[in-house]
Amino acid sequence: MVAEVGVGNTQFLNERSLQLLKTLVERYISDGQPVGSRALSKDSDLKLSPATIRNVMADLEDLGLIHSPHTSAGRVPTVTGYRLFVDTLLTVKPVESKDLSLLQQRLTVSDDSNDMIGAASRLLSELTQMAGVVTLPKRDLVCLRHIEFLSLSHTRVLVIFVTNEHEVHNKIIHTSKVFSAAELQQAANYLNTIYSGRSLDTVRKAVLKELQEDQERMSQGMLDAVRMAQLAFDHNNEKDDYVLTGETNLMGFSELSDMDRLKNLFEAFSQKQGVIHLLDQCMQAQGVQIFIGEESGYRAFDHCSLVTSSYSVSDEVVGVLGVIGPTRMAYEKIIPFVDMTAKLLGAALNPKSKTPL
Amino acid sequence: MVAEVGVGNTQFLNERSLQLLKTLVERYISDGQPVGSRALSKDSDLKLSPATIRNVMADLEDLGLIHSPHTSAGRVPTVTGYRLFVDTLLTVKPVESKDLSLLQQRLTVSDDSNDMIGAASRLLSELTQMAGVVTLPKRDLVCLRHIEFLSLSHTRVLVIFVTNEHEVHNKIIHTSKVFSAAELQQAANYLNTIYSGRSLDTVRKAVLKELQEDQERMSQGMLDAVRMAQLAFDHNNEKDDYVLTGETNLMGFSELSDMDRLKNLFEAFSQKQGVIHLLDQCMQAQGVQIFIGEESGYRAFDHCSLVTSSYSVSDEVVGVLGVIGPTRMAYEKIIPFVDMTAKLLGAALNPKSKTPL
DNA sequence: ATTTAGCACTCCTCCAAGGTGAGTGCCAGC
DNA sequence: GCTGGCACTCACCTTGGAGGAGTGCTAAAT
Repeated sequence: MVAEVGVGNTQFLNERSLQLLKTLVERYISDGQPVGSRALSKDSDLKLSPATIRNVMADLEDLGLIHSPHTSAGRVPTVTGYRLFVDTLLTVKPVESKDLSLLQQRLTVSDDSNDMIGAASRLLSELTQMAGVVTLPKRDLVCLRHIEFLSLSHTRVLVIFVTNEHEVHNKIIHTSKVFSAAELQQAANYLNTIYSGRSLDTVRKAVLKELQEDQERMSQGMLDAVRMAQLAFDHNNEKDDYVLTGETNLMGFSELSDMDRLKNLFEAFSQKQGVIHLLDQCMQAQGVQIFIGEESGYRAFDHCSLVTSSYSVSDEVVGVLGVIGPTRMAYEKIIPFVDMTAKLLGAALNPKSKTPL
Repeated sequence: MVAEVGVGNTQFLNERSLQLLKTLVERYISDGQPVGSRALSKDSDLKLSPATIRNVMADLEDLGLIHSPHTSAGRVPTVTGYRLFVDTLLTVKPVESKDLSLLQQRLTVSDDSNDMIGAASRLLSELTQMAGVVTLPKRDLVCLRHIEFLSLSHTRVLVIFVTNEHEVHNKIIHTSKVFSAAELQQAANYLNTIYSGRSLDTVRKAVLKELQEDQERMSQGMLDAVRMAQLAFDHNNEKDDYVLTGETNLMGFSELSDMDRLKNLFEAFSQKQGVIHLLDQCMQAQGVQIFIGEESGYRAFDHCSLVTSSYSVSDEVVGVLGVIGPTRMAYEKIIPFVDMTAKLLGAALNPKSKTPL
């Protein structure tokens, strides 16, 4: 008997029903208890008796927006109900000024990008009392500043490269022949001259192309350099990662007090790939993205919501940050807060604000 | 009425009582249920009636070795009981051959020390079904192989140094004046010549001494080099860290099913300093070290036991690894397993088995 | 046609009572 | 010093009823 209802179905509902749904969701978010007709009648500005409210609630239940845990409990929003609320009913509250100043302050204490990522994650979790997550900037989209080779032992070579002014990466590669320090230096010089300032993705593609096409016209030194670059920027080198903090905050929420659920969730956190995939999806969409409960498609997140925003450096989206908490969260504050954090992190990471290399 | 009892009090107990304590602890570890006199009478080889056993149990309880949760439950070992069991009654079982081969195999798949540390932690948690922890090798005790400087922007200089053949560290320092690439190269050469092969601790001390005493006889270049070395090896640079895996395994144990306890424990894990301090203590003692329940002194670990062993590279203790689980764990298997893992990790990390730089 | 009051009903939650069983402590006899 | 017997304790489970919140339905009021 429950009608299947998409999200854009406000036309089926009159102003009053929507108003009541809004009040119900707000009330449930603040109390955590199923909301009954009597309570809703008092809470809403509409002067309606509980009986009338009950009729409306029955309609909302038929549409699959709310649901009652058992006969004599009040109503609780469903995922669809939350979705409608978040998409069309929500009145966002501006970020509190004390939060804002904390963000600005603590995102600018270090000039190391890893420190900034960590700080952002901690800010997200501390100020929301939920879990905060920030992906490391995507290497693909980031610019190569400088590359250097260091011989470790015969064919083992340490590659160091700096991207975007702040980030330092290193990797050990195994070369096919033994190189002298001078040869390595020469290779690095060559690569720096032609690839510096270009995105890693571009570099990777260019390297592939050179190896396929232009081998004849290249000197042995250039060829060696390009081969080493290929090893250094090898795709599977790139293990996406994120910084998650405040997971323990999630243990306080009653909706996650079930040990099995909690275990699944924490396992998902430590396995990472699922979460990474989810966050990658959020990177596509500019701005704030929200997954409520099962919407994420990952069973471990069934009772959680995820509010994310992508962050950009030099107008290029490079990563995602967000907050993980129970579906019952204060969206009206969390959404602008996540949005703001993303903007400020992007600004803090922006190399343009620093002197160039 | 409970006598205060230290650990070396086996003289107060006859052979039979000890035998019964041993059987009781073993039984409790395998079942998780308080052990009654009837069960113990059947389990032990001694042909004694439950009534006799009850008398002995009363003695053991007076000595504070066992305790009954309530009048009509069986007995459960106390921390002191476990301690006596572990110290003098335990018959360790050799590491299972399938575990051994897994250890050997998976500790040698990579030559990157971070990979090895990670692998060790995962092995510890997977094969024990508890949480595994491995500290990163102490930098102090590790040998400097190679140092390199790279200019980032005016006074920001990237320091890269390789220790122990495998580990690569990097840090950004701010110098007091602007250096050219050639000057940096020269400084690196100088430092490599005099400090390569010496432990970071020695280097740090030598640097301090030079700056205090020998400034006159040094050239400007040497002085610059030493000053940069001081910044690079600055003590607070060194944040001890560990790799913890399989925390979620702990969520399965009934003794940790209390949400508050679990939250405290996980918070201790993410705050790290407490755990680091505890692990540091274990580094003093050569070989396997065990903390049972409250013995650790950290409230978060009250219902856990920690079995650790230090691991060494070139006969020098550089780190600690271990397993965290409920006090009720299979010590007879865990202890030799942790011991073995430490030995194999040390062997895998040993630079002597590889070609020198 | 919509809103409201009234009423019977459902079902969760809390509490107390009583039965069951595991295990104990103690005592008397071997 | 060991053992069997016995009364006792206490956690655990089930049952059953009281209380309360909230519902759905119906009929009357607006």
